[in-house]
Amino acid sequence: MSAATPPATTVHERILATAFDLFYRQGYHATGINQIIAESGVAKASFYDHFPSKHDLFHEYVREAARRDYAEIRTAVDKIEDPKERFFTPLKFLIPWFDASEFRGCPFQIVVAEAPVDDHQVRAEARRYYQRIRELLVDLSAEMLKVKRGKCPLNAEELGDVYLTLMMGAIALAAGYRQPWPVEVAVRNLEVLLGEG
Amino acid sequence: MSAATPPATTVHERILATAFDLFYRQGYHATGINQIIAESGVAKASFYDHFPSKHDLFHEYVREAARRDYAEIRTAVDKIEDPKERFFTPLKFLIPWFDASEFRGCPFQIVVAEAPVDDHQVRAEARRYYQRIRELLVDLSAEMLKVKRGKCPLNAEELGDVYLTLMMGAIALAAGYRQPWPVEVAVRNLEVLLGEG
DNA sequence: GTCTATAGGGGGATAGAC
DNA sequence: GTCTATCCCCCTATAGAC
Repeated sequence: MSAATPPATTVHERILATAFDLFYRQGYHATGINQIIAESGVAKASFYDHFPSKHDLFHEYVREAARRDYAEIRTAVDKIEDPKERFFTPLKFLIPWFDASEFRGCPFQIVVAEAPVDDHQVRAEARRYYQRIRELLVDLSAEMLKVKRGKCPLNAEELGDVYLTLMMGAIALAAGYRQPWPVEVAVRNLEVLLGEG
Repeated sequence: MSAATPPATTVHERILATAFDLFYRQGYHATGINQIIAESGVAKASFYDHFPSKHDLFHEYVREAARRDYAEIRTAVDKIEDPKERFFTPLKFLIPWFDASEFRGCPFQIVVAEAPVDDHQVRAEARRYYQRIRELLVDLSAEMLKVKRGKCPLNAEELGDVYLTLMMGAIALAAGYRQPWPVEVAVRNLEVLLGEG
């Protein structure tokens, strides 16, 4: 009977959801464990029952952020069929995201900026994150190059790398300027590379 | 006589130099005022004699970082005469910088990542920083387009914007991967845009 | 599971003696 | 200018009562 009426969200999930929001918006150091506890509506003892320390929660946040971010982009791409539209979806995706997050920027740029140099676990997770995005962009590039073959001097890997670099630059600049125009710059660059200039 | 033998560095300068190093390497929150005081070799009272608060010191760091960073790139560019070499100097400049800083990344990406959303002063300084770099890159782009006129579908402003986006993306990725290859990706992209692909 | 209390440490900042 | 002592607050984390 103990699990007869499971709550909509478990304690673990509620804490993680709150941490997800606060760590992203305020950063690791500026977010206290007390705030997480208060906003997730759990007791302090319950928190330490589920997470050995703040740092462990942070690592779980990092993994969750990587998973969720990738899934959102992937889902947005999978909804589209036209190769050209698919190709530009990850960049177009950034605009509403900026609006919703007040131009906070890429979670992993923030994590890398805050993480001490010796936190190899977090840095490894950041690399994995970038690597997954890169693979997606390389796949989309391969699709795109099939359609307009011969018109681009780059192969799929090279175009994917360029795409990743432009995308991360656009996010960093948009966060700095609090303006979305760097995304248009990236789009324009890719269009020129694809012979649509 | 009081200024007959001025010390090599004033108290103010020593504090700022230490803060410059620590705020960049460790970030704002992870750097305590006690560490700055200890490493700069001044007394706590002297510190608060020169800076009203940690936050004021941080703002001075931000201004100094913007000034110094720009000056270094500018100096490197001014040493070169050949337009093509000049054009790529800001990117080439990144490689030794990564080696010297253990891939710490762009100071203003770090500042923006850590600054609370309501610190308008810091955000404004970040925008000014990016803007100055952008102007330099637009100038270099104009020079470059004069040399190889007609071969690039972008004008100087557009090429400068692309350059800035690629540069910031390369820095963000290099910091994440702790590898310099994103710089080569940016170089390759620019070469293709300039018709050298 | 909840709540409160508190330990133990570090942070920023101030005051006083020299 | 230096040094040390100290205040006050918030942090992470633990313990105990319910």
